[in-house]
Amino acid sequence: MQSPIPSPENIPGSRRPQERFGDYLQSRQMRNTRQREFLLEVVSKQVGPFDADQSIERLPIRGKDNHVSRPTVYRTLNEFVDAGLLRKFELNGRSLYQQESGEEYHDHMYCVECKQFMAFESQTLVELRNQVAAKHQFQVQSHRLIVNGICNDCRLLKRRKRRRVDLI
Amino acid sequence: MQSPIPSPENIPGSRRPQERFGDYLQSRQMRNTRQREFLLEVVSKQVGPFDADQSIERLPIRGKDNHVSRPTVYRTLNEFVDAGLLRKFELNGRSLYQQESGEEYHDHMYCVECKQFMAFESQTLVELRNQVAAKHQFQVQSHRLIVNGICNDCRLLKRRKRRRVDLI
DNA sequence: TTGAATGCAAAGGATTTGCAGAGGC
DNA sequence: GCCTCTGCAAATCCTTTGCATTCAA
Repeated sequence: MQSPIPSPENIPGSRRPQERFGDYLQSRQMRNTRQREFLLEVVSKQVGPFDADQSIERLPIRGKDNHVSRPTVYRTLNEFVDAGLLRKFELNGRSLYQQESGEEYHDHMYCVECKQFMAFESQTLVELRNQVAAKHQFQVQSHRLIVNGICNDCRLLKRRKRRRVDLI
Repeated sequence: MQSPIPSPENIPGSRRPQERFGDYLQSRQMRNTRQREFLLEVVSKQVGPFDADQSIERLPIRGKDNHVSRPTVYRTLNEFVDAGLLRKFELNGRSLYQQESGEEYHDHMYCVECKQFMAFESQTLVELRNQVAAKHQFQVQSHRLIVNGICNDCRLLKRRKRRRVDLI
Protein backbone atom coordinates (compact mmCIF):
# COMPACT_ATOMS: atom_id res chain seq x y z
CA MET A 1 0.00 0.00 0.00
CA GLN A 2 1.15 3.48 -0.81
CA SER A 3 0.34 6.57 1.18
CA PRO A 4 -2.84 8.16 -0.14
CA ILE A 5 -1.34 11.58 -0.64
CA PRO A 6 2.17 11.44 -2.12
CA SER A 7 4.04 14.69 -1.88
CA PRO A 8 4.73 16.18 -5.31
CA GLU A 9 8.37 16.69 -4.48
CA ASN A 10 8.94 12.95 -4.30
CA ILE A 11 7.99 12.29 -7.87
CA PRO A 12 10.98 12.17 -10.19
CA GLY A 13 10.89 13.09 -13.86
CA SER A 14 10.21 16.34 -15.60
CA ARG A 15 6.49 17.13 -15.56
CA ARG A 16 3.99 15.59 -13.22
CA PRO A 17 0.62 14.36 -14.57
CA GLN A 18 -1.06 17.01 -12.43
CA GLU A 19 0.79 19.77 -14.25
CA ARG A 20 0.23 18.29 -17.65
CA PHE A 21 -3.46 17.82 -17.02
CA GLY A 22 -3.67 21.32 -15.58
CA ASP A 23 -2.33 22.74 -18.83
CA TYR A 24 -4.79 20.65 -20.78
CA LEU A 25 -7.70 21.96 -18.73
CA GLN A 26 -6.60 25.56 -19.03
CA SER A 27 -6.07 25.36 -22.75
CA ARG A 28 -9.67 24.24 -23.16
CA GLN A 29 -11.37 26.43 -20.59
CA MET A 30 -12.14 23.35 -18.57
CA ARG A 31 -12.31 23.43 -14.81
CA ASN A 32 -10.41 21.53 -12.22
CA THR A 33 -12.66 19.65 -9.84
CA ARG A 34 -12.35 17.37 -6.85
CA GLN A 35 -13.42 14.45 -9.00
CA ARG A 36 -10.74 15.02 -11.59
CA GLU A 37 -8.12 15.40 -8.91
CA PHE A 38 -9.12 12.25 -7.06
CA LEU A 39 -9.19 10.24 -10.20
CA LEU A 40 -5.91 11.56 -11.51
CA GLU A 41 -4.30 10.62 -8.23
CA VAL A 42 -5.66 7.08 -8.41
CA VAL A 43 -4.85 6.68 -12.07
CA SER A 44 -1.30 7.93 -11.90
CA LYS A 45 -0.51 5.27 -9.32
CA GLN A 46 -1.83 2.40 -11.43
CA VAL A 47 0.82 0.02 -12.69
CA GLY A 48 0.05 -1.85 -15.87
CA PRO A 49 -3.27 -1.88 -17.71
CA PHE A 50 -6.44 -1.21 -15.74
CA ASP A 51 -10.11 -0.66 -16.47
CA ALA A 52 -12.76 1.80 -15.29
CA ASP A 53 -13.93 -0.50 -12.50
CA GLN A 54 -10.46 -0.89 -11.08
CA SER A 55 -10.16 2.87 -10.91
CA ILE A 56 -13.50 3.16 -9.17
CA GLU A 57 -12.50 0.53 -6.63
CA ARG A 58 -9.39 2.47 -5.73
CA LEU A 59 -11.18 5.73 -5.08
CA PRO A 60 -11.25 5.99 -1.31
CA ILE A 61 -14.86 5.89 -0.10
CA ARG A 62 -14.44 7.39 3.38
CA GLY A 63 -17.23 9.92 3.56
CA LYS A 64 -18.91 11.07 0.41
CA ASP A 65 -16.33 13.77 -0.10
CA ASN A 66 -14.27 11.92 -2.62
CA HIS A 67 -17.01 9.99 -4.28
CA VAL A 68 -16.87 9.97 -8.06
CA SER A 69 -19.81 8.63 -10.03
CA ARG A 70 -19.42 6.00 -12.69
CA PRO A 71 -20.28 8.27 -15.64
CA THR A 72 -17.78 10.83 -14.42
CA VAL A 73 -15.10 8.19 -14.13
CA TYR A 74 -15.68 7.21 -17.74
CA ARG A 75 -15.80 10.82 -18.88
CA THR A 76 -12.63 11.67 -17.01
CA LEU A 77 -10.63 8.66 -18.14
CA ASN A 78 -11.33 9.70 -21.71
CA GLU A 79 -10.21 13.21 -20.90
CA PHE A 80 -6.95 11.75 -19.62
CA VAL A 81 -6.58 9.99 -22.94
CA ASP A 82 -7.20 13.24 -24.81
CA ALA A 83 -4.71 14.96 -22.58
CA GLY A 84 -2.11 12.36 -23.50
CA LEU A 85 -1.78 10.97 -19.98
CA LEU A 86 -3.33 7.61 -20.72
CA ARG A 87 -3.58 5.32 -23.66
CA LYS A 88 -6.68 3.24 -24.28
CA PHE A 89 -7.28 -0.15 -25.82
CA GLU A 90 -9.73 -3.00 -25.59
CA LEU A 91 -9.66 -6.58 -24.41
CA ASN A 92 -12.43 -9.08 -23.78
CA GLY A 93 -15.09 -6.50 -24.42
CA ARG A 94 -13.84 -3.84 -22.03
CA SER A 95 -11.73 -0.75 -22.30
CA LEU A 96 -8.31 -0.79 -20.70
CA TYR A 97 -6.07 2.13 -19.96
CA GLN A 98 -2.36 2.36 -19.31
CA GLN A 99 0.09 5.10 -18.45
CA GLU A 100 1.37 6.98 -21.44
CA SER A 101 4.74 7.89 -20.07
CA GLY A 102 6.72 8.93 -23.08
CA GLU A 103 10.04 7.63 -21.79
CA GLU A 104 9.07 4.04 -21.26
CA TYR A 105 6.41 2.69 -23.52
CA HIS A 106 5.48 -0.90 -22.80
CA ASP A 107 4.04 -3.65 -24.88
CA HIS A 108 2.44 -6.63 -23.20
CA MET A 109 2.21 -10.36 -23.09
CA TYR A 110 -1.21 -11.45 -21.92
CA CYS A 111 -1.73 -14.78 -20.19
CA VAL A 112 -5.05 -16.26 -21.28
CA GLU A 113 -5.06 -18.47 -18.17
CA CYS A 114 -4.50 -16.04 -15.30
CA LYS A 115 -5.54 -12.91 -17.24
CA GLN A 116 -2.35 -11.13 -16.20
CA PHE A 117 -0.21 -8.78 -18.23
CA MET A 118 3.56 -8.87 -18.40
CA ALA A 119 5.16 -5.75 -19.77
CA PHE A 120 8.16 -5.67 -22.03
CA GLU A 121 10.06 -3.10 -24.00
CA SER A 122 11.63 -3.49 -27.38
CA GLN A 123 13.36 -0.78 -29.28
CA THR A 124 13.78 -3.18 -32.17
CA LEU A 125 10.02 -3.49 -32.40
CA VAL A 126 9.61 0.26 -32.66
CA GLU A 127 12.23 0.43 -35.38
CA LEU A 128 10.60 -2.41 -37.26
CA ARG A 129 7.23 -0.70 -36.98
CA ASN A 130 8.64 2.54 -38.33
CA GLN A 131 10.34 0.78 -41.23
CA VAL A 132 7.15 -0.96 -42.28
CA ALA A 133 5.16 2.24 -41.98
CA ALA A 134 7.68 4.21 -43.98
CA LYS A 135 7.55 1.65 -46.75
CA HIS A 136 3.79 2.29 -47.03
CA GLN A 137 4.08 6.04 -46.46
CA PHE A 138 2.00 5.58 -43.36
CA GLN A 139 2.27 8.22 -40.65
CA VAL A 140 2.53 6.37 -37.35
CA GLN A 141 0.80 7.74 -34.29
CA SER A 142 1.02 4.74 -31.99
CA HIS A 143 0.78 1.01 -31.93
CA ARG A 144 -0.67 -1.73 -29.80
CA LEU A 145 0.89 -5.16 -29.53
CA ILE A 146 -0.44 -7.92 -27.39
CA VAL A 147 1.18 -11.32 -27.39
CA ASN A 148 -1.32 -13.91 -26.20
CA GLY A 149 -0.27 -17.14 -24.61
CA ILE A 150 0.48 -18.84 -21.33
CA CYS A 151 2.83 -17.49 -18.72
CA ASN A 152 5.47 -19.63 -17.08
CA ASP A 153 3.57 -20.09 -13.82
CA CYS A 154 0.40 -21.22 -15.52
CA ARG A 155 2.32 -23.50 -17.83
CA LEU A 156 3.98 -25.29 -14.92
CA LEU A 157 0.67 -25.49 -13.09
CA LYS A 158 -1.04 -27.08 -16.06
CA ARG A 159 1.76 -29.57 -16.47
CA ARG A 160 1.46 -30.62 -12.85
CA LYS A 161 -2.27 -31.07 -13.22
CA ARG A 162 -1.78 -33.18 -16.31
CA ARG A 163 0.67 -35.45 -14.50
CA ARG A 164 -1.77 -35.94 -11.68
CA VAL A 165 -4.42 -37.02 -14.15
CA ASP A 166 -2.01 -39.42 -15.83
CA LEU A 167 -1.53 -41.26 -12.55
CA ILE A 168 -5.21 -42.07 -12.10
CA MET B 1 -17.62 -8.70 -57.91
CA GLN B 2 -16.84 -12.33 -57.69
CA SER B 3 -19.10 -15.11 -58.90
CA PRO B 4 -21.44 -16.10 -56.10
CA ILE B 5 -20.59 -19.77 -56.22
CA PRO B 6 -16.89 -20.39 -56.79
CA SER B 7 -16.15 -23.91 -57.88
CA PRO B 8 -14.03 -25.72 -55.31
CA GLU B 9 -11.57 -26.83 -57.94
CA ASN B 10 -10.52 -23.26 -58.59
CA ILE B 11 -9.29 -22.66 -55.10
CA PRO B 12 -5.58 -23.22 -54.73
CA GLY B 13 -3.92 -24.40 -51.55
CA SER B 14 -4.32 -27.55 -49.57
CA ARG B 15 -7.63 -27.59 -47.66
CA ARG B 16 -10.65 -25.45 -48.32
CA PRO B 17 -12.44 -23.78 -45.38
CA GLN B 18 -15.46 -25.94 -46.15
CA GLU B 19 -13.47 -29.09 -45.57
CA ARG B 20 -11.81 -27.81 -42.47
CA PHE B 21 -15.09 -26.69 -40.98
CA GLY B 22 -16.70 -29.97 -41.96
CA ASP B 23 -14.09 -31.86 -39.96
CA TYR B 24 -14.64 -29.54 -37.04
CA LEU B 25 -18.39 -30.17 -37.10
CA GLN B 26 -17.99 -33.92 -37.36
CA SER B 27 -15.48 -34.10 -34.54
CA ARG B 28 -17.99 -32.45 -32.26
CA GLN B 29 -21.21 -34.08 -33.37
CA MET B 30 -22.35 -30.77 -34.74
CA ARG B 31 -24.56 -30.53 -37.79
CA ASN B 32 -24.08 -28.78 -41.04
CA THR B 33 -26.86 -26.33 -41.82
CA ARG B 34 -27.83 -23.92 -44.56
CA GLN B 35 -26.99 -21.04 -42.26
CA ARG B 36 -23.48 -22.25 -41.57
CA GLU B 37 -22.89 -22.87 -45.26
CA PHE B 38 -24.15 -19.46 -46.32
CA LEU B 39 -22.11 -17.69 -43.72
CA LEU B 40 -18.96 -19.66 -44.41
CA GLU B 41 -19.27 -18.73 -48.06
CA VAL B 42 -19.62 -15.05 -47.23
CA VAL B 43 -16.89 -15.08 -44.64
CA SER B 44 -14.31 -16.90 -46.72
CA LYS B 45 -14.62 -14.20 -49.37
CA GLN B 46 -13.98 -11.36 -46.95
CA VAL B 47 -10.69 -9.59 -47.43
CA GLY B 48 -9.22 -7.89 -44.39
CA PRO B 49 -10.90 -7.47 -41.03
CA PHE B 50 -14.69 -7.40 -40.89
CA ASP B 51 -17.39 -7.36 -38.24
CA ALA B 52 -20.66 -9.22 -37.70
CA ASP B 53 -22.71 -6.53 -39.43
CA GLN B 54 -20.60 -6.63 -42.55
CA SER B 55 -21.15 -10.36 -42.75
CA ILE B 56 -24.88 -9.92 -42.34
CA GLU B 57 -24.97 -7.31 -45.09
CA ARG B 58 -23.28 -9.66 -47.51
CA LEU B 59 -25.70 -12.50 -46.97
CA PRO B 60 -27.93 -12.42 -50.04
CA ILE B 61 -31.50 -11.67 -49.01
CA ARG B 62 -33.31 -12.99 -52.12
CA GLY B 63 -36.19 -14.92 -50.64
CA LYS B 64 -36.04 -16.07 -47.08
CA ASP B 65 -34.17 -19.21 -48.01
CA ASN B 66 -30.77 -17.95 -47.12
CA HIS B 67 -31.71 -15.71 -44.28
CA VAL B 68 -29.49 -16.00 -41.23
CA SER B 69 -30.57 -14.35 -38.01
CA ARG B 70 -28.30 -12.04 -36.09
CA PRO B 71 -27.81 -14.35 -33.09
CA THR B 72 -26.91 -17.18 -35.42
CA VAL B 73 -24.38 -15.02 -37.21
CA TYR B 74 -22.70 -14.24 -33.91
CA ARG B 75 -22.84 -17.86 -32.80
CA THR B 76 -21.44 -19.07 -36.09
CA LEU B 77 -18.63 -16.55 -36.33
CA ASN B 78 -17.45 -17.74 -32.95
CA GLU B 79 -17.61 -21.32 -34.16
CA PHE B 80 -15.39 -20.34 -37.06
CA VAL B 81 -12.95 -18.93 -34.54
CA ASP B 82 -13.04 -22.18 -32.54
CA ALA B 83 -12.55 -24.11 -35.74
CA GLY B 84 -9.43 -22.08 -36.47
CA LEU B 85 -10.83 -20.47 -39.61
CA LEU B 86 -11.06 -16.97 -38.21
CA ARG B 87 -9.24 -14.93 -35.68
CA LYS B 88 -11.04 -12.40 -33.52
CA PHE B 89 -10.06 -9.09 -32.00
CA GLU B 90 -11.65 -5.84 -30.91
CA LEU B 91 -11.57 -2.27 -32.08
CA ASN B 92 -13.71 0.74 -31.21
CA GLY B 93 -16.00 -1.38 -29.10
CA ARG B 94 -16.81 -4.05 -31.64
CA SER B 95 -15.52 -7.49 -32.49
CA LEU B 96 -13.59 -7.89 -35.70
CA TYR B 97 -12.71 -11.08 -37.49
CA GLN B 98 -10.09 -11.87 -40.07
CA GLN B 99 -9.06 -14.92 -42.06
CA GLU B 100 -6.74 -17.22 -40.20
CA SER B 101 -4.94 -18.66 -43.17
CA GLY B 102 -1.93 -20.31 -41.64
CA GLU B 103 0.40 -19.56 -44.53
CA GLU B 104 -0.02 -15.82 -44.58
CA TYR B 105 -0.72 -14.18 -41.29
CA HIS B 106 -1.21 -10.46 -41.54
CA ASP B 107 -0.72 -7.61 -39.15
CA HIS B 108 -2.38 -4.28 -39.82
CA MET B 109 -1.96 -0.58 -39.99
CA TYR B 110 -5.17 1.20 -39.11
CA CYS B 111 -5.95 4.65 -40.44
CA VAL B 112 -7.75 6.62 -37.77
CA GLU B 113 -9.09 8.98 -40.45
CA CYS B 114 -10.68 6.67 -43.00
CA LYS B 115 -11.02 3.67 -40.67
CA GLN B 116 -9.34 1.42 -43.21
CA PHE B 117 -6.90 -1.40 -42.58
CA MET B 118 -3.74 -2.00 -44.54
CA ALA B 119 -2.26 -5.43 -44.15
CA PHE B 120 1.43 -6.19 -43.92
CA GLU B 121 3.57 -9.20 -43.21
CA SER B 122 6.77 -9.31 -41.28
CA GLN B 123 8.72 -12.43 -40.53
CA THR B 124 11.11 -10.32 -38.48
CA LEU B 125 8.24 -9.33 -36.23
CA VAL B 126 7.34 -12.94 -35.56
CA GLU B 127 10.94 -13.76 -34.74
CA LEU B 128 11.21 -10.76 -32.45
CA ARG B 129 7.99 -11.78 -30.71
CA ASN B 130 9.30 -15.29 -30.17
CA GLN B 131 12.60 -14.06 -28.82
CA VAL B 132 10.95 -11.80 -26.28
CA ALA B 133 8.56 -14.55 -25.24
CA ALA B 134 11.35 -17.08 -24.87
CA LYS B 135 13.26 -14.69 -22.65
CA HIS B 136 10.25 -14.63 -20.30
CA GLN B 137 9.48 -18.33 -20.69
CA PHE B 138 6.14 -17.31 -22.13
CA GLN B 139 4.36 -19.81 -24.38
CA VAL B 140 3.08 -17.86 -27.38
CA GLN B 141 -0.28 -18.72 -28.87
CA SER B 142 -0.81 -15.69 -31.08
CA HIS B 143 -0.35 -11.98 -31.22
CA ARG B 144 -2.19 -8.90 -32.35
CA LEU B 145 -0.43 -5.82 -33.63
CA ILE B 146 -2.19 -2.73 -34.83
CA VAL B 147 -0.24 0.29 -35.91
CA ASN B 148 -2.44 3.37 -35.64
CA GLY B 149 -1.87 6.43 -37.73
CA ILE B 150 -2.79 8.16 -40.94
CA CYS B 151 -2.56 6.57 -44.34
CA ASN B 152 -0.96 8.28 -47.29
CA ASP B 153 -4.22 9.26 -48.94
CA CYS B 154 -5.64 10.85 -45.82
CA ARG B 155 -2.37 12.58 -45.08
CA LEU B 156 -2.32 14.24 -48.50
CA LEU B 157 -5.97 15.15 -48.16
CA LYS B 158 -5.41 16.80 -44.82
CA ARG B 159 -2.43 18.72 -46.13
CA ARG B 160 -4.49 20.04 -49.00
CA LYS B 161 -7.22 21.15 -46.62
CA ARG B 162 -4.72 22.90 -44.40
CA ARG B 163 -3.29 24.80 -47.36
CA ARG B 164 -6.75 25.92 -48.33
CA VAL B 165 -7.33 27.26 -44.84
CA ASP B 166 -3.97 29.05 -44.85
CA LEU B 167 -5.05 31.03 -47.90
CA ILE B 168 -8.10 32.51 -46.24
C1' DT C 1 -36.78 -40.18 -34.01
C1' DT C 2 -33.71 -37.42 -31.43
C1' DG C 3 -31.11 -33.91 -30.05
C1' DA C 4 -28.70 -30.04 -32.11
C1' DA C 5 -29.54 -25.46 -34.40
C1' DT C 6 -32.44 -21.68 -35.34
C1' DG C 7 -35.17 -17.43 -34.65
C1' DC C 8 -37.44 -14.58 -31.71
C1' DA C 9 -37.59 -11.68 -28.00
C1' DA C 10 -35.52 -10.40 -24.24
C1' DA C 11 -31.52 -10.05 -21.23
C1' DG C 12 -26.82 -8.67 -20.35
C1' DG C 13 -22.84 -5.80 -19.67
C1' DA C 14 -20.00 -1.88 -20.68
C1' DT C 15 -20.27 2.72 -21.85
C1' DT C 16 -22.64 7.04 -23.03
C1' DT C 17 -26.08 10.72 -22.71
C1' DG C 18 -29.93 14.15 -21.29
C1' DC C 19 -30.86 17.01 -17.97
C1' DA C 20 -31.53 19.40 -13.50
C1' DG C 21 -28.89 20.83 -9.85
C1' DA C 22 -24.08 21.77 -7.86
C1' DG C 23 -20.04 24.27 -7.98
C1' DG C 24 -15.49 26.33 -10.15
C1' DC C 25 -13.60 30.67 -11.52
C1' DG D 1 -23.21 35.01 -12.22
C1' DC D 2 -22.01 32.38 -15.87
C1' DC D 3 -21.05 28.27 -17.69
C1' DT D 4 -18.98 23.89 -16.89
C1' DC D 5 -19.28 19.57 -14.32
C1' DT D 6 -21.61 16.19 -11.78
C1' DG D 7 -24.83 12.56 -10.56
C1' DC D 8 -28.81 10.28 -11.53
C1' DA D 9 -31.49 7.60 -14.41
C1' DA D 10 -32.21 6.10 -18.59
C1' DA D 11 -30.60 5.11 -23.10
C1' DT D 12 -27.44 2.98 -26.36
C1' DC D 13 -24.67 -0.30 -28.49
C1' DC D 14 -22.97 -4.78 -29.31
C1' DT D 15 -23.41 -9.33 -28.02
C1' DT D 16 -25.37 -13.28 -25.68
C1' DT D 17 -29.09 -16.23 -23.83
C1' DG D 18 -33.67 -18.78 -22.85
C1' DC D 19 -36.84 -21.21 -25.01
C1' DA D 20 -40.21 -23.12 -28.24
C1' DT D 21 -39.82 -24.72 -32.85
C1' DT D 22 -37.45 -26.43 -36.83
C1' DC D 23 -34.63 -29.57 -39.01
C1' DA D 24 -30.30 -32.48 -40.01
C1' DA D 25 -28.81 -37.07 -39.55
